[in-house]
Amino acid sequence: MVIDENILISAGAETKHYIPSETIFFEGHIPNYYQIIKGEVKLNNYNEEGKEFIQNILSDGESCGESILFIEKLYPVNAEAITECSVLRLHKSAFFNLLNQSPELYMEVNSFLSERLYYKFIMMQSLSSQNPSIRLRGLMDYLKSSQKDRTPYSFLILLTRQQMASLTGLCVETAIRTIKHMERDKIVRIENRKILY
DNA sequence: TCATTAAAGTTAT
DNA sequence: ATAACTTTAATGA
Repeated sequence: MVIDENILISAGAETKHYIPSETIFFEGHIPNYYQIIKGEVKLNNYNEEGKEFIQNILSDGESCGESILFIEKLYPVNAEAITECSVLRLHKSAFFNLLNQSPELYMEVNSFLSERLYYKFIMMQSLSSQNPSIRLRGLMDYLKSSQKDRTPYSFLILLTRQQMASLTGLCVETAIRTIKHMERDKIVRIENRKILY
């Protein structure tokens, strides 16, 4: 968890509920601090043709939309609920009041920002490759890096193929074909549609 | 080779 | 039942 929920609430945060596919904030809007109590949220963009690119998927205890609070810019992404969600929202000014009172909280937020930045660096490397297998492996390597067990097939990918495609800028069909190919190459194992890496 | 389109099978709600 | 996801195949850039 980035910041203790009770601290956020006493600082004036409101709890908001969202249903799947409901938007939490839009690209171009003024940022606030959001922290997910429960549920999954994706940060995304839609290109000119309407194809979705998912920037990130966040869940319980993680913050969304904090990335640009420290500069005077508008959101470069949308935040959309994937599952049913409870989210705490704290206005930017209240958020900074809170941080000014506590160096510990400042560090928590910095640490979370670093983690997000790390994800971006890792993903950027693999996404710069034309090869879909390298892109998907970059994603899976990052996901698995949060787990201790490094043995093959020990990590269950909890993303749909659709989501994996949207996170790597591929079309679903290519993602599916590539994952099938990775199965033949013993890079992943597939058990009743679940991907083990 | 990958994206796109279409069509059909499968799973979840 | 209906929508969302998965899969295969054909076609074109």
